[in-house]
This record gives sequence, structure tokens and C-alpha cells, in this order.
Amino acid sequence: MNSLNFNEEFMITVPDFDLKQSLECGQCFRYYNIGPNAYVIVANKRVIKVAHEQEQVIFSCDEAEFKAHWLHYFDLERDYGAIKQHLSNQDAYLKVAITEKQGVRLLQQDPWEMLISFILSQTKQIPHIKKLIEDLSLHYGTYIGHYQDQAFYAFPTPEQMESVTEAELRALKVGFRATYIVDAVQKVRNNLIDLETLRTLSNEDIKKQLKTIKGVGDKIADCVLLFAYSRYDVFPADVWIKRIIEHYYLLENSNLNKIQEFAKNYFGIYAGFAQQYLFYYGRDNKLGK
DNA sequence: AGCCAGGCACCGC
DNA sequence: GCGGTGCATGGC
Repeated sequence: MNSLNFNEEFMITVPDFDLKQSLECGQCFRYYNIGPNAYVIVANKRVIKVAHEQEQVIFSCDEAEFKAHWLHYFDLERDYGAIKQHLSNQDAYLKVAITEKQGVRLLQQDPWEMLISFILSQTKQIPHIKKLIEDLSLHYGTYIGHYQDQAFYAFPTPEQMESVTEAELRALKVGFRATYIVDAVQKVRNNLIDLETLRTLSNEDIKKQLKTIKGVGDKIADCVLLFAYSRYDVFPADVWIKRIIEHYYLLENSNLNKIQEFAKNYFGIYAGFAQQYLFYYGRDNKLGK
């Protein structure tokens, strides 16, 4: 048993950043609230404790580790003030969402973890998605350490999931998503899809490849593009976004294709940021329900 | 109890 | 191409 003590501290002041909002806006799943504005986070095969007190963000690591891993993960070097200004000028609805969710940053996450996590996400609610990802990590991932009697495991790599069977996955209660996960593992392990090569391709080419995986359609592919490949002009369109866009912008009965088209034209190169502000705000306020 | 959840595949037209 | 339906499971 490896006890994590989180004794190190590195503090930083960051504008336009809120820890709770960035974790709970729905883009990531492996966070644990351990107190007011304090979380344990599993990412990059590491576990870290982060707390946000007034203006200070406190990371339980030294400066070198912060700069090597977490600065990038939390996207802390980007000028969100400029992005928010641009989007706020566009319309009043978005401005309200941005004002309430002013501290959201788009995390730089791992493509494989995003792919599997969002395959699991279909017709599930966030608490249950989190649990499925936990169970996958527990069964197939590498043990990292304990903190307060809880064991933390890294998200399993494609190699670690190589021999996973549909029956095993169904025993973990992933349901009909089991065949999708097996297909994703096989395509990545057989090099039919190389997730690192995808980084260098166009949005369209990445999507085309991701959608060859069973159970991956436009929405899940777009989540991987936005949350793992930093494609900020992409606008994942799910049931919440559909409700919000119909409520605010289109009024008429719509469909997901029309919403994609509208978002691309209307929000432009910052569509992905707009999506997160609107999604989080809309879900939090049960807009359109 | 029955409906719905960060979708998608499959089917009919 | 477009809309309808089934899919596992859990929460309300």
C-alpha cells in the first residue's frame, strides 16, 4: 500500500479559473470532492490534490511537476479573458452563461481515456459514468496509491485492456456499450487507429477514423476532438445542447445536424468554448426541461 | 411503475 | 436523408 500524503505545495494565482467549475462542468470524470473547493484528481497516470482558496490554487506537488503536467492539463496558459470577451460580445444569452461559469477551462485530456469515457457516457448520467470509469480503472488500470482509505488507479491503457472480453465488460455493468469498447480496443491495438497520429490530421479526417469504431458517432467523436485534440471550433451536440439551442436560438423544432450547422456558423472558431459554457449553465439550471 | 439518461445502430420509407 | 425504435442499467 502506497500512502499518498500530498505534503508538497505549489501555489499559483490564475485569472479566469475556477477549480470546481472546471472539474464539474462535465468534461472530465475522475475527480473526487474532498472538502470545500478541494479535490483529488486522477490524470496523466498520476494522482494529485488541488485546492482553490480565494485567488490561490494550491497543487500538492513541486513546481517542476506542476510545470511538467498540470499547467498544461488545466490549460492555464491560455488567455480565457480574450475568449470570453469575444463570445460575450456575440449575444446576451451566452454572456449570462459565461458570467455564471466564468472559471471554466477546457482540460487537455488523454484521447484514449476520452474515447472510452464518452463511449460509456451514452444514455447515462454523470454519476453513473464516473462509477463505470472507476470500475474499469480498478479492474484493468495500474494502482497508484491510497489516500484516506481510498485506492486510486490510473485509467487503463489499450495494452492493459487488450484481452478484455464482452462478457467481462457486461459483468462490470457497461451494458450494450461492451461491444463498442471491445471494438475500440481492437482497432487501436491493431493499429487501424493510431491516436497519436490523429493529432496531426484535420478535424474531418480524425472524425472519419473515430467513427469507424462501433458506437462512435458525431457526438462522441466531437468530444474527443474538443477535450483531447484541442479542436476548439468543434461543437459537440447532445440532448442538453439541443434543448438549450432550441430554447435560445432556433425556437423551431430542430435536429442535431441543423444545430451543428448553426453552431459552426454562429460561434465560429470558439464554438467549443461556447459549448462548455452553455452546456454547464444549461444543465445546472435545467434549461429547457 | 414507468420514464428517462452527455447516443448510436439499424430499420423502414 | 430522415424519423422511429431498441438497447443495459440505475435513479427518481
